[in-house]
Amino acid sequence: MVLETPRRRRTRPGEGGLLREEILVAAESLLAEAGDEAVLTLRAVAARTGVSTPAVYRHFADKDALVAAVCMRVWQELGHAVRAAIESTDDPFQGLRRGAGAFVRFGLEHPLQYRLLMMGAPRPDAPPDARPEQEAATACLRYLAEATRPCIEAGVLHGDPERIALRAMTALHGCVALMIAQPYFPWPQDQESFCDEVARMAGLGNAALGEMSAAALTGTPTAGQFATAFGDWSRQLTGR
Amino acid sequence: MVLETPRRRRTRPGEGGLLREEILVAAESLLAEAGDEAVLTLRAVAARTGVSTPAVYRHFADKDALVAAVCMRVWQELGHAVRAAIESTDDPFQGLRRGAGAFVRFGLEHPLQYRLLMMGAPRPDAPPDARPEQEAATACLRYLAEATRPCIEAGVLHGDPERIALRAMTALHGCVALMIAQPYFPWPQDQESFCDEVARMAGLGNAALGEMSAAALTGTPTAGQFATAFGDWSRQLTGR
DNA sequence: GAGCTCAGTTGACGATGTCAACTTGACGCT
DNA sequence: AGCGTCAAGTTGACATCGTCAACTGAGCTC
Repeated sequence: MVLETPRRRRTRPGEGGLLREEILVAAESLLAEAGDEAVLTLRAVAARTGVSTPAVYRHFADKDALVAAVCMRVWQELGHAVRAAIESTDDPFQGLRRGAGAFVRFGLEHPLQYRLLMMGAPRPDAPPDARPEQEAATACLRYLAEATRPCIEAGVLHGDPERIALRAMTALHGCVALMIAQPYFPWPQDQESFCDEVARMAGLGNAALGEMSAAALTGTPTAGQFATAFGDWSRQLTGR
Repeated sequence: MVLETPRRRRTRPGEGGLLREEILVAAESLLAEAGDEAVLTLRAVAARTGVSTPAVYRHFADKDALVAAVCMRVWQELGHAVRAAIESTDDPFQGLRRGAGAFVRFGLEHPLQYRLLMMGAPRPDAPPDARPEQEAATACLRYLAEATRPCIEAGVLHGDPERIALRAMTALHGCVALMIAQPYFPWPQDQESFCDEVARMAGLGNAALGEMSAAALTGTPTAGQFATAFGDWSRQLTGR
C-alpha cells in the first residue's frame, strides 16, 4: 500500500544526523500529501524513509519530539513568509499589512501544518529541550515586532513593539485558528477579506489603545477583575 | 486502579438515552479531574460508567461522536457564562467587556475543555449530524452579537452585529488559544490583563473600523490581495 | 585481522478504537 | 401465567499504535 523506498545504505558513524534529516522531510511530505493528520504515524514515517520503525528512536526521543521538530521547521517557513512579505515594501504600514496577510494566508493554505504548530497539546517537556522551537516561534513574532517599530516612530503606534505585535498576532491567530477548527461557524463567504478586516481592526485598535492608554489603563492594570476602561472608551468615542 | 461503579441495573427499552447521559457526565468528570486529555479513552469512560467498553457504541457512533457531544455541553456552559456576564450590568459597554472577560476566563480556567472545543480536528462529518453542536456554538456568538446591538444604537459601533461580534470573538479566541497551546510564548506576567488589552483593542478597532469603513473599504473589498486601507488608516491617524 | 562502537533490525508488549457474535432481561401478547 | 421478541450489554477478538529490550552487523581504530 505504502511504497517503501529501497533499503537504505547504512550511514557511517559520525554522520548520524543524516537520517534525522530524511525522517523530517518524510514526515513533512507525508503531512503535505495526505489531507489528514492521522497519517503521521511513526510506522508510516519510518516506512517512507526506508527504515524500520524503532530506528526513529535513535534520532527522536519520542513521537512528540519528532512532531516538535516538524513544528520547528514549519515555524521557520512561516517566519520566512512573514518576513518576506514585510520586506516587500518600503511603506511600514503596508509592510505590517502584508505581513499579516502572509501570516493568514499561510495558515489558510496549510491548515494541517498550522494546527500542528499552533494547536498541538503543549508538552510539559523541559524547556531547555524545547529551546530551538521556542526560538523559531518567537522569531516569527519578532519580525512583526520589528515591523511595528517604524510605525511607532511615525507616532501612530505607542508602547512596546513586542507587546503590540503580540496583540496583533493574537487576533490574526484567532481568525485563522477558528476558521480552520470551526468550519461550521457563520463565516462570511470571503474568508480572506474577513481576515483583512480583523487585521485592520487590530491595527486601528492598537493605535487607539496606545493613544488613550494613559487615561484608560492607569489605576487598573492589576490582575483579576476587568475594570472600567470600556466605559472610558465609549465616553471618549461618543464625545463624553 | 480506576474505581468502577457497581454493575448498573439494565435500563428498560425505550429509555435508552439514560445511559447516554451517564456516559457524558463520566467523560466530563474524567476530563475535569485529570490534567491530561489523554485520559479520555473509551475504556476509561465505560469503566467509570460501570459498563463494558463496546456498550458506548450503542449510544455514540464513534469516539469522535462522543467527543463532539461533550463539546456541545461545554459550548453550552461557555455560552451561559458569557450570557450571565453580559446580563450582569445595564451599561452595554460594560456588558460587552464582561462578556469578553467571561469568555477569556472560561478558557484560561478550563484549558482542556477549551482546547477540546476550539482546537479539535474538524470532523468531515455530514453537517446534519453536527447540527446541535453547531447551534450551541453559534448561540454563544449570538449572545455577543446581541450585546453589541445597543452599542450600535448608541452610535459607537457600526455595521452588522454578528460580524462585529465575530471579529471580536476571533481576537479573544486567539488570545486564549495561543496562551493555552503556546505557554512558552513571551507572554506578559499578567495574562488576564493582557487579554483585557486585546479585548479593548478589539473594541476600539471595531469602532474605528466602522467609522472609517466607507472611506477605507470602498473600492477594495474583493478577495486575494491586501490593498491600501492600511495606508488610509495611517494617513487618517497621523492627520494626513 | 581482532575488537569495539553504534546505527539499525527483530520481535514483542500493553493500550487503544472498533467490530461480530453471543447473552440477558423487560415488555407485550395470548 | 407463560412465552417469544427485540433492544441493551457482554464477551472475545482484531488491527494498529507507541514503545522497549535484545540482537545484528557495518565500518572504524589499533
